[in-house]
Amino acid sequence: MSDDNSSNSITTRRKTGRAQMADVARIAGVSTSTVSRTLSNPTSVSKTLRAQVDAAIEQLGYVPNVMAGGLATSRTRTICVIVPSLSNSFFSATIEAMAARFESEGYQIMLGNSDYSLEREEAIINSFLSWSPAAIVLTGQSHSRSALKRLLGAEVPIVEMWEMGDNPIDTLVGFSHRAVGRAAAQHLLTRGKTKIACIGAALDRDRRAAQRCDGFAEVIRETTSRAAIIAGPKGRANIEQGMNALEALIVAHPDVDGVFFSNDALMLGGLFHCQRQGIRIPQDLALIGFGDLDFAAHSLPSLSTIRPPKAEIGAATAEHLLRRFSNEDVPPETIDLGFELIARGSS
Amino acid sequence: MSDDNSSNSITTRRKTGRAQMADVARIAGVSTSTVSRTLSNPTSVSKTLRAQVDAAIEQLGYVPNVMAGGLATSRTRTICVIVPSLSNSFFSATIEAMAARFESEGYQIMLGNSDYSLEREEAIINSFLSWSPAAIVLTGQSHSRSALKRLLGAEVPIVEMWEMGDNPIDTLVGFSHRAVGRAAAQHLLTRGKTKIACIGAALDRDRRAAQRCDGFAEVIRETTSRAAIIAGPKGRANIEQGMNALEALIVAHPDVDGVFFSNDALMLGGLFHCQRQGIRIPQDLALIGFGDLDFAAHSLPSLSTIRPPKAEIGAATAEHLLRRFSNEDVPPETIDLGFELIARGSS
DNA sequence: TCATTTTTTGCAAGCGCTTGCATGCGTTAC
DNA sequence: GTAACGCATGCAAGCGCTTGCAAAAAATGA
Repeated sequence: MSDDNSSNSITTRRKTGRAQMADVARIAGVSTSTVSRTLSNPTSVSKTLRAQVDAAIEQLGYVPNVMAGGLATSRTRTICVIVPSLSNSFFSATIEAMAARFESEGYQIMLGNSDYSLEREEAIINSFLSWSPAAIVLTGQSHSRSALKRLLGAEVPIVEMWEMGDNPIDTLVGFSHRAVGRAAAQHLLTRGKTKIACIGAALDRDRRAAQRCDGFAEVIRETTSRAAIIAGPKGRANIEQGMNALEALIVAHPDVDGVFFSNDALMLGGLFHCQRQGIRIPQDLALIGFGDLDFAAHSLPSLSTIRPPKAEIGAATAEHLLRRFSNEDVPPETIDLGFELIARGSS
Repeated sequence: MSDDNSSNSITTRRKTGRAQMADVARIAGVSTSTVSRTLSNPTSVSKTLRAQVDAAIEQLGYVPNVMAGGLATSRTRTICVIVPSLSNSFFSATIEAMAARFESEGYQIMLGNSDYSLEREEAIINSFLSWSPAAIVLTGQSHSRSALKRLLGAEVPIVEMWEMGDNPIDTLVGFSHRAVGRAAAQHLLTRGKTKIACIGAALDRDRRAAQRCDGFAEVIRETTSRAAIIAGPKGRANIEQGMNALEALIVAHPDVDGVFFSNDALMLGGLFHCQRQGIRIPQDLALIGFGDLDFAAHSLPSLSTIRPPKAEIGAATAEHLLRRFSNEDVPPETIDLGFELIARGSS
């Protein structure tokens, strides 16, 4: 009855009360290596033993200790994701889609919030690396020098998402924000609007919003050979900013007849401002935004916007990484998911 | 020159290219135990050595391997958080506040998304436990039987947030949704509205929304001794649902003169419906919601609502846990953060 | 000055898994 | 019948850190 299985006796160091692999092994009457193999590569174990092991696992409610496994293999089923903001529904939709796909495959998401700062991003990357993640997912293509160095040194798949530019670190999943801005400008021009402007927010911090405004300005330059009117208030892209920015814009340029907002929240602020001032949409002023947030389809008038592939980015990222995990020689990819201009009542 | 320090020679098992504690120790001319102590409890190491160690760490850019540390101690600086939805801005605000506080103290957040399902929650809890988290943060007070058992078995601080009821597992941070519903009903009554109704969504899945509606119904019962009109469409609490639900409500009860929406998004849908139908707010119909989402303050008319302590919940949770981590005998707490009724133009 | 107490430090044994290598056994080929 | 080969299994050596214990060093007291 008494065996000398030390892992079974109470030692001072034994910390977790949970069942461990050795317990499973004992009950199944096999060695821990067999249990380990049953878990990681079932076909390498004979049917008989596999059944015994599965039964023992079931009986004990055994859950492997991630730390021990991670230490032994230097890799875990953790995906580290860094976004610039969580309260921005763009990224939460992406994360939600990504998490849904990953969780069903047994991967966990570890989340970091860079708050639109490259230094914060670097710090987060550093601490993430010590988790031996299966992959690292970043938002955007700009990173600090030393973050880049660390990233390149770590032999981990890396996905940059929500952008579409040159020289990705590894894999890139997103769309061109410049093209979004161009499309918005062209749309307003097609609608016969000629004095059009662009309103963005925090353009110094939100590189992608800035790219959208750049694209917009490009078209203006090409078609009118004049500089575009770009308003870029400092604060966050929210409704209040949109109201104030539009008000200021109209004061400065009373003849403006079309506005591209770099974000739907700003546009909603613009809509509220127009409602208050009795500005008719789209006759007096056409509006188009970016994001296709929930309200855009239902407001009065409904709001034209450009829909980014929020969830699709998450899904494609997960899909790519899963393929990569299961097959060594999947190469890095650059996936342009495009966007969709949705013309509605406001333009 | 040649030493037999095996951790320095290339072994077949050596997996990570990163500097490890032994490297730091060698450069600082101390043992790994000293390095470990400098990291976890600096005052227990003499000033001289501490300086040497710090210099070596700096020089190598050493970042400890979380797996190894976690395996040795059975605890990590990971906070596992489970929310029912990420795209719901309530929870993202909470998480953002929590993450901000935790990250500055070197804790990471691991995120799970239960999608309002107790089974999903249970599965996530199971896999989280194998990470030896420093704490587990759950949304709400209802959990599956076996999840509860696991939770109680794990000797880990647990916070349930966003609710305020009896028998918390450990610590509870939130507010009473029933009281929210009561406040909303009373507010509408005070405004002279007598035929008031409540619109919620997915009440079968979203227990907290159901509690708000219950509170509302309670007041109706107490004051009119009639049953309350509660509309509870199946789908998610979004704008479209709000539009449709209000439309249906008015068809069924043409004399309704006040509505409490269990969520501001629903209310915005209601507002859009009224705008389309020319229903005057608040004269014909008073509106009040829950959430104080961004648009409520700025729409036309501005929307009355009840502001939940979104960010405060995250901050208080982090604060409580940090106190607990640094001091063994901090007892579980029940923190009621209350809410604020914000009367605006719509009521 | 020497004995005693109090700090600092290092040694080495884990933490719970994975995996290269060796072993044992059933097959197939000769 | 024996040799050669596969395949399934077990053994045991790590993975990189923490920490109890003991030794060494420093501080204190007599």
